[in-house]
Amino acid sequence: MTTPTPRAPQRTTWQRERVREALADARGFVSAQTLHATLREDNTGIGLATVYRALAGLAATGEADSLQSPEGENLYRACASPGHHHHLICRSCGLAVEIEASQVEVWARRTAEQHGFSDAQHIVDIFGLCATCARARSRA
Amino acid sequence: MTTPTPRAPQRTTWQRERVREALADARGFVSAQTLHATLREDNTGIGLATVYRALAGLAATGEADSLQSPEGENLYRACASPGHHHHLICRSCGLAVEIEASQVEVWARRTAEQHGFSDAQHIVDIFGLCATCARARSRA
DNA sequence: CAAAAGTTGAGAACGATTATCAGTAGCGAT
DNA sequence: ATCGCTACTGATAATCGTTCTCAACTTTTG
Repeated sequence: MTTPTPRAPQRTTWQRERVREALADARGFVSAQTLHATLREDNTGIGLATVYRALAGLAATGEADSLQSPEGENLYRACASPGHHHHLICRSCGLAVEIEASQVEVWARRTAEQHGFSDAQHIVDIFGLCATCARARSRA
Repeated sequence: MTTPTPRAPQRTTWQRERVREALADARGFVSAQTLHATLREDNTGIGLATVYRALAGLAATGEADSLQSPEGENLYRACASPGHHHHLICRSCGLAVEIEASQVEVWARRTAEQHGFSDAQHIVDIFGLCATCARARSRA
């Protein structure tokens, strides 16, 4: 139960730009593995480790959001709104909707205080099936 | 991005009882690895795989709650209240407080519906420093 | 242009979890 | 009490995501 400290990149490389682009092109949250596969299809010789490093860097600078899927994978997404927000994620296709949750923010802060907890941060995400995937699945 | 289906145990074994006890003795959330190490200290020859299976079983029957630590480990805890609830966890010592959040339940369900998502489940946990750990840390 | 240092990529290493499979032990029936 | 059917166990191998290693390679600076 320790919290690691990430590092931000210092030089500009085409690899990192490609990762940034690919992440922006993705509809929702994607895993490093998936992103790597996508980049490979465009016959770039980009390495898996580099994708991991690039994503960690983007997350460190706040250019991307990251979260853990229920299966334990780390998922990333280029985020539109810079502020604090949460996500509604399709567990089938990864589509993500950014959601505001001011009432949840208040609730989280208040709950932590009431129990004597300080330095509180919360993990609030909703996983479900988006309309498109639900339709596709019922057809199967 | 697939969702596995767990199974519930059918027979009573001393191994599962030991896991249940050890889990109950733990103050807060613990990992399978930690629990296994603890059980080994009491010179039981219990296997790691069995601990994993027992914890999965307890979680399947609702006797234990599980969540992912920010580091990606699966943590378990013997829960007092049987119903659906969330936790306020100390990121230093693992102490967990069970919290009710009916308003969050409603919010999650409503938000999912509004965006056309079905079969929604939410992940809501608050991590912070408990009073004891905060005090200990400020002294350092 | 050349040296200095951050980056890259292939593959090894790692840690948590799951699968394999022969041997063991619940538990209902006898 | 014992028998048999199977679920369960445990040592180990296998998986899977992620990080590390390190030589080769750029980018930046002088």
